[in-house]
Parts: sequence; structure tokens; C-alpha cells
Amino acid sequence: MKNLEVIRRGTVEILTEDELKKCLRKKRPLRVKFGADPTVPDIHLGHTVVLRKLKQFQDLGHKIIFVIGDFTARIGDPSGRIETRKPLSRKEVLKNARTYQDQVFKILDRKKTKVVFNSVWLDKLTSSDIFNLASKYTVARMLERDDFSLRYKKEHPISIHEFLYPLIQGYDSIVLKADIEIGGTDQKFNMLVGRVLQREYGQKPQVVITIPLLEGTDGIRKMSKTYDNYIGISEPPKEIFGKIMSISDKLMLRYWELVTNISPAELARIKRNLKSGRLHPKEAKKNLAIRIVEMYHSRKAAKEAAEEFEEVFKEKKLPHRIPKVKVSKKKIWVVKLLTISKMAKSSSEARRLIQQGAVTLDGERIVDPEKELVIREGAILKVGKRRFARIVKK
RNA sequence: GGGCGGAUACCCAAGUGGUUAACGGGGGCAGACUGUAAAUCUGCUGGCGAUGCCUUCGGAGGUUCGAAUCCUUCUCCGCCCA
Repeated sequence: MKNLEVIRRGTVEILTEDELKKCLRKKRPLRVKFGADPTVPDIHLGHTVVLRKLKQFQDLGHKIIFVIGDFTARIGDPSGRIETRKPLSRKEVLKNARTYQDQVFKILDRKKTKVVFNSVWLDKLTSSDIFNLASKYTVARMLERDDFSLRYKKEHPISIHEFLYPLIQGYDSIVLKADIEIGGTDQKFNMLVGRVLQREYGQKPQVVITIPLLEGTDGIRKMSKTYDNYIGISEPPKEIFGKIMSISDKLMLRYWELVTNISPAELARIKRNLKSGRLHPKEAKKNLAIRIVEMYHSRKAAKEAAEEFEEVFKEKKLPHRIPKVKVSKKKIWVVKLLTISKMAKSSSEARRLIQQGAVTLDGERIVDPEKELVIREGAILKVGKRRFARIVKK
């Protein structure tokens, strides 16, 4: 079955594949559930892995139910975390939810997506509903979840409400009568709880599909805003391009596989060429960066970003746009200049940067932290490899 | 309700009266080397127009010439027994 092949590609697990096959035989569009807690406002490349899988389902004629976990975000999902997550206010959640939707439809087909907020039904649950739901699962089974057992063993706190989270997520599946639920591997446990609960409530259990988690730019931890290792799809082309170029060669292949839509054959070709030396890793990475910028901006933007990158880092030219710093006096103390231009957080940091040889003015290295600079209109201040400022007289 | 243990910088973690702005590791930043890759090496990683001063080891008080370290008290957290 060809559809099955498409679905299987890039997934980690399908539970169970037999059930999926049966589902696909049905003569109706399947209800594919995906839930996201709007805890951060930006969608990054990590999110796109699963979103692109959802898009494939849409292309096959199925219906995506995009659950915005406005209720659950207020509880705080503990998945994959070592600590309790702090709950968000209603206002924050709604704001995030809005920007979320704008970005999600850069990938998903709006017409084939149903967006729902889980507070609609969860706010209506009564205490007895919740007790009833809680009675369907046991503590021992809850503790099977890796992060819970880990925290338990390490004598770290686990709040009771955190146990409720998987149940609530499962309840969403019941309300939505999900045929399939897709999520990252970190969601496996929660999605499986959904199966158990659906069965308890007399429904056919959803098929669970897990998608690999994309590593962040550090190549180690999963991409996440909290680790500051993410590449947001709404970031400027230049930023996306630069961040892609800074990832490791090993990680690059992972990105090729998970965030672009190249075929397995093409991927194999890239790997082959890299191995034989026919393709320089830097070139491959540049192609990757171009491709990704194209996806979320435009071909033109991608081309420009690539050109600028070459100019700045290879030919040591200046970036096209440089933030300006206004200076009113004729002379200014270097440390002061660094702090007012926000290139250093404090004057102590500014001094450190100067002493480390990170600061240049018009290409001339400044090593004396006491130096008084004579200001020239349009002079270029550079800190480190990539921070620039143009000095302008007031 | 009873018992035990704990709170140190971004994170982990040492330090139990005085070379302590506080060992070490992670992370981060900078420099060298490069392909803004990896690996490696080096330095830095509280603030202040600074060879000095100010603030910091959960909060508040106290003892002392001197406290992250001792005492009192408060707050918070974990585990065990019931």
C-alpha cells in the first residue's frame, strides 16, 4: 500500500501498524489529532517535523484536528521535564495561541484543519467527571512513565496534578473521537494513555504515531526555546541561514532528513557525495540553509541570505543591515560605547571583551579598556565574529 | 502527627569562622585553528569610569575584629514512619 509507505516514512513508531492499515481501509477521512500547548509563541523547526507529517495526512485526504491546549497549558505538562512546569496565565496562553495559528498554516492546509481549544470541553468537567477519569488509571502505571520514575527515584517532587495531565490529554482524544494521534516521541506515554481511556469509554483506541524529536542547534538536546537552541520559522532569513550554518555536520544530515522534503533517494545521494568528497560539507549545509529559508520565506530571500553570508564570513565584508548607535560627543570611552550600543550587558563585560581582543573599530583592534575613541561618522564597531554596529553622530 | 535531610552564582556541585567574588564540572562568551562544522588549545564568566570600592551563598535578626560557615527565628523543599 503506497499510502502506508508515505505515512511510515520519518516516524519512530506506529502503534499499531495493523490498526493503521485497517483505519486506512475505511472509506472516510480519518480524524488525525495533534495537540500543542501554546506555552511559547514561536513555532520552530522542531515543531515542523510533526507538522509536515500532518500535512502528508492532509494530502492523503484526511482531516487534521489541531488541539490548542489552552487548558492544559494552564496545568503545565511535565513531559520530558525534570521539573514541574510553571503554569501560564490565561492571557499569555491566548496570545501564544494566536501567533501559533498564524505560523502553523505556513505548513498546514487551513481548509483541511480544524482548530479546537481544549478548554471548551475541559472547563466543563465537574469534579465527579475528573474523579471518574482518574479512576481509570493506576499510580503504578503512571509511574511507568520515564520522567516520573526518574524524578521519583531522585527524590524530586511530582505534583498530583501532573498525573492528571496524561488523563486529560487522553480525554481530549475521547471527545474528539480521534482515529490517530501524532506527536513527538516524548508524547508516547500520554498518547498511549489516550488509547486505554478511549477503550474504557467504549471507543476504538486511536493509532499512535510517534515522530522523532529534532535536536537543537547544539546537537544534543531537543530543540526548545528554553534551551535557546531553536530556529524559529518566523525568524528573519539571515538568522535562519546563519543558525543552520552553525550546526554540526552530523546534525546537518538529521535536518536534511527531518525538516526538508527531499526524497530518501536524494538524501542517500547527499550522503554518498559527502562521503566520497564530491560534496563539501559546507556546500551541503549551505544548500540546506537555502532550502529551509525558501520554505518559510522565499527563493529570493534565501538567495540574498546566502550571498550575504558568503560576503560577511568569507570575504569579511559587512552585513547589509547594521544597527546604528548614536553618539553625541566627539570622543567616547570604549566601555561606554559598548554598553550604550547594547553590545555588552555591563561595563565589566565590556572590559572583558576588550581585554580578550574581541573589539575592533574600523578593523582596528582595541585592547585598552581605558581608551577614549575619537568618533568618525559611519565608523564600524565590531564585537566578536558577528556583532556589528555603525556609529552615527547625533 | 513523628523522624531525618536539604536550600550556594545560568545549571550541577565543593566549601562548615579569616590568602573566599567563593574549588570543580556543564553551559555560555571571547581568542587561536577552521568551513560561523566538529575536535583541540587558551582565557573569561557579580557590579561600579575600577590597581580600589560595593553587593552576593533561601529571608530576617544576632554572636565576632572578621560569617556562606556559629546561634535564634521564619519561609520553602525532599524522603521515611504513621
